[in-house]
Amino acid sequence: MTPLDRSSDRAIYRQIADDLRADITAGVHGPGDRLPSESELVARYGVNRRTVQHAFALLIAEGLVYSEHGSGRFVQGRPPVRRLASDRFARRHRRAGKAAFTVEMEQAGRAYDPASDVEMLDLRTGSAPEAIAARLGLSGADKVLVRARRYVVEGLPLQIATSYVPLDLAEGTAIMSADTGPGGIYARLEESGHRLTRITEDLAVEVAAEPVQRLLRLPVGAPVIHLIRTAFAGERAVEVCDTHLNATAFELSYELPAR
Amino acid sequence: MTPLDRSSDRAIYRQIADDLRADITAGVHGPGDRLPSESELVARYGVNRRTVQHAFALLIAEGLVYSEHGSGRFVQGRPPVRRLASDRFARRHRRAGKAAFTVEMEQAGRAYDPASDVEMLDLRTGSAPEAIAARLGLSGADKVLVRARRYVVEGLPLQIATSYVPLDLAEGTAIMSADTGPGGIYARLEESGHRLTRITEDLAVEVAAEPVQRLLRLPVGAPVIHLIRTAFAGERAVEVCDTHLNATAFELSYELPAR
DNA sequence: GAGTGGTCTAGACCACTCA
DNA sequence: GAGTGGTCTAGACCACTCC
Repeated sequence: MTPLDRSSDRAIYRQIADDLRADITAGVHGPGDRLPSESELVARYGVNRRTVQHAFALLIAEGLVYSEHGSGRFVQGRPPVRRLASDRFARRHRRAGKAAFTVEMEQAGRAYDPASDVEMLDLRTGSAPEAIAARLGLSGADKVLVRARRYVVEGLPLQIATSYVPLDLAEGTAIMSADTGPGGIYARLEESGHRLTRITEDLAVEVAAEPVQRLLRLPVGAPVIHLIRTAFAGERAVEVCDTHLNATAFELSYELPAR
Repeated sequence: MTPLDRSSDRAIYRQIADDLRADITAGVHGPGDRLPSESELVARYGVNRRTVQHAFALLIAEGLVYSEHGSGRFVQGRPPVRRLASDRFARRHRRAGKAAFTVEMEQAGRAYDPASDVEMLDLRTGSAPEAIAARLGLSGADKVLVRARRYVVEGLPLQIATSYVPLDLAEGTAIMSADTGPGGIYARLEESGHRLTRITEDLAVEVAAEPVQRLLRLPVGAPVIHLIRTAFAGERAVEVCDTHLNATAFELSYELPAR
């Protein structure tokens, strides 16, 4: 512990935050460890409780600490990184009966079972939001199948994914069912003769807003990756998937043309 | 304005934040607008000043508001989105004498001049950090050229990019100079016979830490995109670029193989 | 029940901005 | 100099957790 410098330009609460941050990054307090309580720090530094709270507020905003009412404050461990590789939509995976996310989790050595770890949030026919309809080359009035799911891996909600499939492509296939079968939506589309030729992903980082923040169990201000994937069969967009990912839980890899 | 519900489970400061947030999203207060002062809100809601501050702290953490000491609190306008397209490293751009970032900014219609908007932060020969050296297939002892630059577009710092080039590839070329010439590093590498075959990008989202937070002029807790690009000529990695982007200022597009 | 964090009030002094 | 936000203290009541 560094003694406070009351004559410093740096605010007391920042000095306390600096002290705690240093201890965290130095490993004095590891991920999941309980940090000193407010009253302990009040005694240690000889400051008001609100000043200690202010220091913690800073560390929480930085994503280093989280708070549990009645229990204490703890070092935020980064969720283990899930790598999304650029070949995750390779046909061989679909042929092997595996959906892209399943492939990723297996490669990462995660305990993941699509049957129990994917919750259906919404499954209906309806219209698509304008931005999605535009990507599908549809008007807002055209009907699509809407499938919203939440993926929870090892107790951690990782992503909310909403797929939109033009109704004429989904009807009469397992895409309409809760369980789309081996290889997922893309496998079913290819079985129906819509061979995928191209997949694009547009991604942006946002600060989580309700209800995504709640569904991913994120703290206020936490970033999410908003990823919109469009799958093409020839010139036709056959599916759009609108996904929100727990940003700090993923690493994404892509390959770019150099030619 | 919604009157406060003192008997509600929802904290007073949250109710005030909800009220302000609703006004912001409804456009009552547009980007850059000054929000009501603390004393005004104290009078309006009949609460303590600290409670108003608590409400603002929430909106600031959410990235909706920023504060200027002595002046007021203002609606945070999202920086205009810069789209990074998947073909930005196409050879035709280099042939046309344009670096990838230049291409992007032109396509976005931004006023951007590489001669004045790129600041050199570091230019030296030395060793690369371990993670970078590994990507280059080098040992930590091997010498590389290090080029760190900050890109400021229309007054907004957008990215900090540090390139690492094995010294044997950089020596004797303009890559060693502050100005790498038309088409940038990649154009010079190709002129030396190192025809680029493949470019990979690995990206992760992080909460900005010093000094990146300062260099990008970001508020506490703001997300950055940490992007590591590796350029290959045949099997050899000829450059690694380690970049931090202002996360909310960019939208990235990629194309994925479906086959 | 003891300890923890969550919220709210009252009041104070300060630093900064803008006219 | 008036108004703004930044910081700090003192004290209070409450809700939650864990034993």
